[in-house]
Amino acid sequence: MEETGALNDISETMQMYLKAVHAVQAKKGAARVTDIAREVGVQKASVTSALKTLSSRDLINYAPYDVITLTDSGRLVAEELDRRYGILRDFFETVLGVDEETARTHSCELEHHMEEILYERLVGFVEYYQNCTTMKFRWDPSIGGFCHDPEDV
Amino acid sequence: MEETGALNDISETMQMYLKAVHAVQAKKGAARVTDIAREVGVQKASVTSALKTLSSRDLINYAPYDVITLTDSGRLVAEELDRRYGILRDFFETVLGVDEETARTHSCELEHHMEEILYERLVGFVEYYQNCTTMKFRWDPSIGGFCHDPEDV
DNA sequence: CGTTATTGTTAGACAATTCGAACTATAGAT
DNA sequence: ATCTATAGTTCGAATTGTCTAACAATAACG
Repeated sequence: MEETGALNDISETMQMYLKAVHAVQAKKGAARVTDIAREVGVQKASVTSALKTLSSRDLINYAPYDVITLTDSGRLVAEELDRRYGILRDFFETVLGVDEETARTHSCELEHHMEEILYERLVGFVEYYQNCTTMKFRWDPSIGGFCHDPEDV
Repeated sequence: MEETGALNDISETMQMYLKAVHAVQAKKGAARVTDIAREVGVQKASVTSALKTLSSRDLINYAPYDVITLTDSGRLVAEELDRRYGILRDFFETVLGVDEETARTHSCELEHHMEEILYERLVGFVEYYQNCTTMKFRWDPSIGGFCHDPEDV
C-alpha cells in the first residue's frame, strides 16, 4: 500500500510550501525566498527554515542564495495537491454552488486531508453530475435550497 | 460575523479533546483521564496538559483527580463538531458510497476545517439527493463509476 | 570599482503538543 | 488502618513551526 505519492509523511505545512514553490515556479520560472514568503504569508526566515527541511527530504533543490526549484518527487507532491485542490473546487462551485472565495479557501484547507479513494469518488461524482443533463439539481439562492434546474427538460 | 460557536480560536487538537470528553461522557456519564487518553490515542500526561488548557478556556470543568465534564460552551463546541462530522459521514457514505471506515476517518479529519456555509450546503444537498427518487445515481463498484440506480423507475 | 538597497541567512526566543519517567493520590481488599 | 494497584500529575525534554533582530551576500547604480 501507500504508493500514492507519499503525501502521508509530509506535514501540512511543508505541503503548503511545496505548493507555493510550484505556483511561483509556474508563474515566474524560478522561485525566490521573497516570493514564497509572500505566497505563503510568512516571514522570510520561516521560508529559509522550511526550505532546509524540504531540501533534506529531497523535495526541492536548494542552495543558499540560489534559485529554488522542485525536484521530481517534489513536483509529484505539488501536482497531487493541485489535483485534490482542483476537484474540491469543482465540487464546491459546480455542485454545492458556493462562491469562488469560499471554494478556494476550503479547497486549500481540505486538500491535505483527502486520500486517493475520496479523490477518485469525487472525480467520478462530479463528472457524472455534470454530464447528466436530465438530473441537474443545484443550489437555488432564491429559495435557499437545492432544486431541479428550471432549464432542464 | 463569527457567532457560529467560536470554533475558530480553538485548535484542532483541543477540538479533538473536547469531542473525546463529550463521547466518553455520553457513554459513561463522566469522563476520566484514562478514558480520554484511550479515545484520543495519547499518553495520560498529554491529557492532563490538554485538560488544563481547556479548563483555562472554560470549556471543561476540571479539578485535579476529579471527574471531568464539559461546560455549556464546551458542549456547544462538541455538538457543533458532531454535526459537521455527521453530515460528512452522510455525504461520504450515501452519496460517494465509500466504506464506513474511510467515511469515519475522513469525517474526523475534515470536520475541523468546515465552515458553516459548507455545512449548510452539504445538508441541503444530501437531503435533496436522498429524497429525489427519480434522480438517484450512485457509485457502482462493478463498473467503478457512478450510474443510475437500477431500482429507479 | 565601491556604496547602497535588496535579498537571504543565522541565532535566539516562544508557543503548542507530545512523550517518558518519576512521583503522588485514591480507592479497594484485607 | 494499612498496603498495594490503579489513576492522575509533575517535570524535563523533544519536535515543529513561527517570529524578530541582527548579520551577510548579492546585485545595481553611478
